[in-house]
Amino acid sequence: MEGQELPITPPPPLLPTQSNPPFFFLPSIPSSSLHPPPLDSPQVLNPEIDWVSLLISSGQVRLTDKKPMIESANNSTMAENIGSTSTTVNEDPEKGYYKDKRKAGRMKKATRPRFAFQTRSADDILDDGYRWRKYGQKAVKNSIYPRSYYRCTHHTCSVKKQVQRLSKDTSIVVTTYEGIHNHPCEKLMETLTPLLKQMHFLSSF
DNA sequence: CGACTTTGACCGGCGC
DNA sequence: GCGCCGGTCAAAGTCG
Repeated sequence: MEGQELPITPPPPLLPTQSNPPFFFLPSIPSSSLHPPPLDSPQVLNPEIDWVSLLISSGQVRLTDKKPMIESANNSTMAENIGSTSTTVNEDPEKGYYKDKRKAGRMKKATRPRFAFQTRSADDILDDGYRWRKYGQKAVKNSIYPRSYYRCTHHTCSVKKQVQRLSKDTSIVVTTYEGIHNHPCEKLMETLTPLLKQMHFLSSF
């Protein structure tokens, strides 16, 4: 884990815009909660908002192999849990995966866009509109809850996410995304498709 | 029967 | 070099 800090690519905007397809649109998130709390008080969570803090975004908190910045922000449990996740990428330079799957994920580290956030929820899995397949679960040191590993089920997409509940505050789930979806959000498309068809139909007059 | 989850084994990186 | 730990694989099991 020693080494230079990984350059963290800032995550895309959470709300879809014309220039940014809705890959990262998180449904049911009030716009008032789209900004993470100040770094010096990450433990102060607005109880009225489910989706509370986008901590590791916009460079405020960086996911690195070193001690994460958030630890200095008086929230060591989350810092440990997030910071201990190493970025291992099983990418073939051309295809995105190593052919030897056995070695996948254990090869040279590479930089990928990663970001994490907390949700206050009874469910570990938040419905972000994408379909995920669980491929592993591990007990994590200093945490009574295991960490679950998910991969996007889209055949061309290699986005992963890790989900873990905080042991200090069991109502908080930390979700870490790694990579960028290269396809639209399925649920969003499901919702939008009939609308778009109707618009297309109406515009033909 | 396909999609998905569970779970033990395996492997690489890192600290000591 | 060794042991610990995190991340992934893949066979077996489960579900709809």
